Amino acid sequence: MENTQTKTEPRWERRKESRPAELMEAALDLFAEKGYVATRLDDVAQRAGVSKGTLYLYFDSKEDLFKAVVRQGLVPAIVEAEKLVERFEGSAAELFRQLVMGWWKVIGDSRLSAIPKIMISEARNFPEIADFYHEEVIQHGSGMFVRALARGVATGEFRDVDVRYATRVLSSPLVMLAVWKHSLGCCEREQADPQVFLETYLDLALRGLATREAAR
Amino acid sequence: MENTQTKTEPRWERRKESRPAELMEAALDLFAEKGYVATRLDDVAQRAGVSKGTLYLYFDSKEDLFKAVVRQGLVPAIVEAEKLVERFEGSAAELFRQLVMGWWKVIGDSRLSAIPKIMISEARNFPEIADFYHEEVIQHGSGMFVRALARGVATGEFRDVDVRYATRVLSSPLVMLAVWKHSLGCCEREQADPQVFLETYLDLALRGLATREAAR
Amino acid sequence: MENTQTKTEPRWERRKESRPAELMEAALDLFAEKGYVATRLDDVAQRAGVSKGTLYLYFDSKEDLFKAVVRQGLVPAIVEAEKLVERFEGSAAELFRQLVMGWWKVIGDSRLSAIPKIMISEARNFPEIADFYHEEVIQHGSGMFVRALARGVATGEFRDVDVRYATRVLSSPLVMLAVWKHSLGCCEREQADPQVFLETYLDLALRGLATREAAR
Amino acid sequence: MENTQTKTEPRWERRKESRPAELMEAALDLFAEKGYVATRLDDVAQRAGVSKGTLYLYFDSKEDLFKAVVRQGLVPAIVEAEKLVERFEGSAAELFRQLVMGWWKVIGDSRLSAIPKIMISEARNFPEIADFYHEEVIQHGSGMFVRALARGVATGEFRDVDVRYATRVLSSPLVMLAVWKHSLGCCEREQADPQVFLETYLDLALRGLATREAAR
DNA sequence: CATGAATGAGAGTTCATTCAT
DNA sequence: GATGAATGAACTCTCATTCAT
Repeated sequence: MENTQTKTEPRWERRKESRPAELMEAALDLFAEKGYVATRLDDVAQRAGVSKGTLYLYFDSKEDLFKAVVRQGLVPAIVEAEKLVERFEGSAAELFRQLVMGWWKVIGDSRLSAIPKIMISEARNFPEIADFYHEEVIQHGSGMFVRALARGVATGEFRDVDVRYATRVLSSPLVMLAVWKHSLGCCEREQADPQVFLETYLDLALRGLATREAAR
Repeated sequence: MENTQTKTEPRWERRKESRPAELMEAALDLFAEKGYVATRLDDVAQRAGVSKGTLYLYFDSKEDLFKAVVRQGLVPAIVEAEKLVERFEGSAAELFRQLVMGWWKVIGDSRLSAIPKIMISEARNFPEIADFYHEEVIQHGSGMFVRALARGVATGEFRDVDVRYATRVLSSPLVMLAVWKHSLGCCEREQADPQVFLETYLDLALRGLATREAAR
Repeated sequence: MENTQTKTEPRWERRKESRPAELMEAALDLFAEKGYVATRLDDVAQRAGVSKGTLYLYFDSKEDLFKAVVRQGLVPAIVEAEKLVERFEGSAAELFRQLVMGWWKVIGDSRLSAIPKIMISEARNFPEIADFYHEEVIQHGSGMFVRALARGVATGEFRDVDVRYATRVLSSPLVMLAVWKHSLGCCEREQADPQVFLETYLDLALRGLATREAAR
Repeated sequence: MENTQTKTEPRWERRKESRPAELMEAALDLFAEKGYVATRLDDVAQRAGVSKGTLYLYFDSKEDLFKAVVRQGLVPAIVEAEKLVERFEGSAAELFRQLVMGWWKVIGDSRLSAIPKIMISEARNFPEIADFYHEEVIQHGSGMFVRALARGVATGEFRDVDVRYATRVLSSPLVMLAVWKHSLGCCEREQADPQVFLETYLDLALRGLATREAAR
């Protein structure tokens, strides 16, 4: 009703009518906190400020909602990231650092960080979504990592490691940093400081990767 | 149909001693695969080869079963590990390697590897168990890590890193290796080889930690 | 089968207002007949013409339903009765007779008569409700009896009996008349005529209470 | 095993082997307290000091146990009472008083008082037992009452009341006294004194019955 | 005889989904 | 479009009953 003449507004701006996005946000929070099965659609609807029936106007089923949350959560961020990597001109170490810090800013430090936790918890129950996630998120994400490492190896900055396995190893602390926040991190007395974690990580990773000559 | 002529097919057996362990194993598998809420006690019982009612002879409730699985899963392994660390005499790097490989053999490569995945998925729903897990498993586990790193720093093998944060960073790939196996790892075309993963990890970690002098 | 050509047979109706009362009536009947534990919520729902789930829209649990049935059953009648007693002006014998006959009309002869039977059967299992019933129903009910008798003693119509114990004795036949109807009375060949019972009761009670002078 | 040579012991004396009686006593207590459905055979067996399986050596089913409890509870007492009434020689008032006080001593003041409460609660669920109870207990019991009243009417001690209805009315306080003890009586602050109750009852009943001449 | 581990039907409760309003 | 009352399948948990020991 309101804003009927402003259909030219950018899509990413949340208008009053954009129920789906609000529902997906609510669902993201609850899926992350309780897991898929324990999340009640009643609660999702309530958190989004609508009735349960309304939810079904936008999503066919609970599973459909879940898929939408995962699907639309990280893919845009990944796409953006890939563009940046593509264009980057600088040392491999600098690219690595940028990737890590960019990831933290856009995903790790936002509510999107819940998605990896959700996927890890629910992958076995939703193989189809897991496949999708694997192809659209993990492969693209680790692809960037792989290319960054390969560039370093090519330039002689990094040792000649197996970049696929190095990617698996080196992406783990990042994923864990995000996942932890939404699970066991809650019950820690002294919460870790992400900045210190990331600096420690970069220090260890870059030293671990560096050729002797490259070591400062 | 089969064995119709033999009366040696009792409807059930009396196995008071072994039942709890059998039930806990079945539950461990299912909790890891489906998560706590999506696991049906019917299925746990069936997998253990008993009826649903039998489960309640040994566990008060589903939650009680869950607690037992977590509680009795890793604690014994942790205790053993701490003894070994205590007695170890050798270089910090060697201790580190032993810790990692020992962890892999006893936990990572066994069904116990499911427990970290379960805890990460369910921590928010079971704060009490999360607390227990944090104190009995995580603190002890990272404690060993911390001491191994501190020893290396003290001897000059390792750089003077913040051992607490280094532990967080360096334990992540190990946890991820275990967790991955029970979630998204299932849908990967080419499964990672754990041995290669661990070697890559050790290589990166030890180089990342090493002082310049210690670098070979 | 029937009405196949009319679309006017909705699977359910929307009757938020009247549901609770309908459910409580159904529950009253079944609790009285079978007792609390043996009453299945399926049956309550079916008797009220709704599904089992609907019941939970209005009552939190079986116990909650039970409490509601007892709570809202007699209290309004008691309140009404107390007003009448308050205003009554006439002989004590007449008040007594009015109380008895009023009780019969409003409670004894209606479905509310089931509540005393339910309470007698379930008091031990629901101490909380028993306390409530005792305070809200029994104390008020016997309070009226006590005042009626005390008035008679004061005016010299009745002998100087211990009004508390006389109340216990004299209320028993009334309670039994109600209780009987819902239990053993069902299997009697010749059911007692309540009117004759009540006349006999009033005759015996009033003669038992009367002073010699008051005796006609 | 022990006492094998003393098979001439009177049957009513509880020997170590007389499991059934012990089980029935335990069941009587629990049925009275919780009702039939809420009583678990586990608890009955435990209270009798045997295992659950043992119970099934003596009773075919829960219902069978229930029947046995009711059947063998009051019938012997009734039979005894009828003999006494038969032989009694004295005034009707005195017979009435003896009946009431005898009933109190043998039934009202013993654990047998639980049976009326049980029957009132469960009559509708066990019509067969209710029939039995009606014929064997109620008819015989009220028969004695009727005869006592009729004798008083015949001798002119009592007014010419309808003895059947008078029996219904006058037996109610006695039944209620027993039933109350096992239900709502539990939550009364000031428990009634049975002796005072019975004296009040006898006073009211005998005055209510008395002819003017007979009144002292 | 006695035991108690094992069974499985059945009850209370939850919640994704539907649909009259 | 939006609502929320109503549904019913599915799950946890109980307990009378059975039967190997």
